[in-house]
Amino acid sequence: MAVHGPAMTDVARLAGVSHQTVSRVLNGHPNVREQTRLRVRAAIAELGYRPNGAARALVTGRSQVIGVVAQNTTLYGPASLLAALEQTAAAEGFAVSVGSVRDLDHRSISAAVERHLAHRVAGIVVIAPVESAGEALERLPKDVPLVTVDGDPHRPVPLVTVDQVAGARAVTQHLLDAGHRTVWHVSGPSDWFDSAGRIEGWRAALLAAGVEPPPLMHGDWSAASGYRCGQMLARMPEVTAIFTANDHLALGVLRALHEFGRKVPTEISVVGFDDVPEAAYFIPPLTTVRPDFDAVARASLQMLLTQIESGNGNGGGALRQTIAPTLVARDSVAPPRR
Amino acid sequence: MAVHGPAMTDVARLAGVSHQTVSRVLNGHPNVREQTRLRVRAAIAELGYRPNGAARALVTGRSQVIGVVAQNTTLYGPASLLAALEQTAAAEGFAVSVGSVRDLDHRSISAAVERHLAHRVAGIVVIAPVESAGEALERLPKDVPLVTVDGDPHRPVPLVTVDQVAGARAVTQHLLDAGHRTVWHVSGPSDWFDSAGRIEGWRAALLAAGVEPPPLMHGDWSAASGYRCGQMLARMPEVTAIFTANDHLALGVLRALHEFGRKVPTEISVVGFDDVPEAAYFIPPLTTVRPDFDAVARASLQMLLTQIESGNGNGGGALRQTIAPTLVARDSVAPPRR
DNA sequence: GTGCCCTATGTGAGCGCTAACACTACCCGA
DNA sequence: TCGGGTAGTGTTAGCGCTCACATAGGGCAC
Repeated sequence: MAVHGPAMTDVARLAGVSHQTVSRVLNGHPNVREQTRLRVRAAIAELGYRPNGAARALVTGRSQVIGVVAQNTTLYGPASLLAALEQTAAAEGFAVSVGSVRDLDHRSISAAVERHLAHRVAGIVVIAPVESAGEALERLPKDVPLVTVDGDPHRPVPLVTVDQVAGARAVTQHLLDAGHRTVWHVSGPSDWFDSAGRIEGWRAALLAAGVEPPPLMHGDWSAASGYRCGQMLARMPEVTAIFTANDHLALGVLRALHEFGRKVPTEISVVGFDDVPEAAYFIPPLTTVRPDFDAVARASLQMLLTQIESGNGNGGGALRQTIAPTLVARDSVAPPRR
Repeated sequence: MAVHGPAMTDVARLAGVSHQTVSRVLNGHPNVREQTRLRVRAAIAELGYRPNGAARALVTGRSQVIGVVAQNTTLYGPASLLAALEQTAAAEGFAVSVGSVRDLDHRSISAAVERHLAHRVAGIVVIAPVESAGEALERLPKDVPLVTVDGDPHRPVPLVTVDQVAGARAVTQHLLDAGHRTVWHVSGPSDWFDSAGRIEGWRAALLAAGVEPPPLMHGDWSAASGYRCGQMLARMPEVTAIFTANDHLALGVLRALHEFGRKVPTEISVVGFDDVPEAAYFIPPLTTVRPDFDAVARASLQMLLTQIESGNGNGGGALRQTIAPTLVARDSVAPPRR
């Protein structure tokens, strides 16, 4: 790189000190005279010296890189999380290496993790929203700093997760409070924990209100599947409130309802989950639930850094943190018509 | 990592060869007896050995990592590109390290590039859609393998870009072909090349048809800004066709038109750009232009690998590749009412 | 048989850095 | 005066790998 930029010894020579002193300056070691420190800094600036991360990683055994394993970073949720993670990591001086996988089965996950391990990453964040991921994670060496996001709450692996249940319960309750007798739910793929949590919260809110949950409709996060479910719901006159597991499903539902001439929110109320930036511009503006991706990123990274600094790895850890999402009320909810 | 996994010498000892032979097997060097190769492979498997990327990077001067600099990986375009890049790179045995920046001014870009350089990345992809990025890139050392995506066509830096002009021209022509006298345009932020290209294509198509382009409306990619522009356009009876610079702007425009009771497509036709997955479920389904992100990723990576292998860096290069997008016709376009 | 090349393998050095320890002043209290 | 701390700095030894070269054993032409 840069042909072969200056090394620490070059800086040392220019500053008239030993390379070790340069190292000390670079690493903020206390016992360096102020004058020496300045001389070294000047030499660094003059030569345009950049420390060689590879050499450092070699000797310390870990690089200033955090590996992230995710499935589909094109989806809004994972993309936001990844971006937040990257920002947070950068603030701590860490780079982020992405290892996306096509499937979240344990082979793919293991392979991605191994790739990161080969680069001697300092720690790994796995965005592991599905059942099949869990197995791979438990098998991982216990001395690797590891955090899972939106993973299995029942696995003994450090976990940060959005409180899907609370979010779903809140939004369902919001519909009940508006006067609806019951709320229908279009869920995400059944193997995602996000889906499971949202189903659980929805069901809990209904049961708490003494309402038997209506049949569940299964979607796959896409607007297309929301549209298909919406076509069925639109034909059922008794449906007055629909909670979809994400905003894109809601978009599909809205369109189906529109096609069938069912007015939202006067005839039917619809709510989503995620608060994608466009949700405020759906027709009508969508009431939804906003997960705090920054908070998730901060919590994950902090949990990871703790492990890295302690040097204990994930310790089969019981670490767990839950981030509460917030309800964003817009115009897609109204009381049912009498 | 993994406490300190086995090193090459451990493998060598177990296989009864020298570490160098292990290295040869790992790097696919030809002059190794088949039998030896198998023995080494067996030892690698038995020990669960993983080559240490840091050590390799130290001695070769570059790691098997490609650095990507991008601004907002939450937006659909950059996120898709990043994902595609990661997939493509993984297939070539490269990891991808993301360095997102808050602003695309030359300070931020330089800083992000420097961070990547410190890790001795093999090459850098800069998703540099704005004017201010160009300067930083030209100043970069010429021996760093570098590719820019959607950058400045007039800078002497290797570039892969979606053919914004062709896409915009096609979609504008599509509206003219449907019988519209003219086409209004809601653009993206004025400092993005993507915006500039789309404006240019729109204008070119109109001029070719002998039509004086109507005043330009400036948006910022968001549905919110599309909505604001849409509110103005909705009040203008002479408007029958609108081309928005991306699908989210289109969403905002659609909602504004809806609020003003202007029917799409019967009264006004609307087209977007990007083909986000939900575009097919807008009301009505949106006619748009689909850039081929996979093709862009493949082209960029290939261009980068060529530089890496030649060892010549970007050579101030005149390399240039343009990827044609495709028009996706849906229901948001109809002939104007007589 | 001699010389040569070609294949398969080993040896040694060193990439740029940090960790551990060694060393030199110098200041302090006894 | 001397022992013993405590800054501030230098010295040395690798981290795990690849590169360049050295070496050993055939095969083949003459």
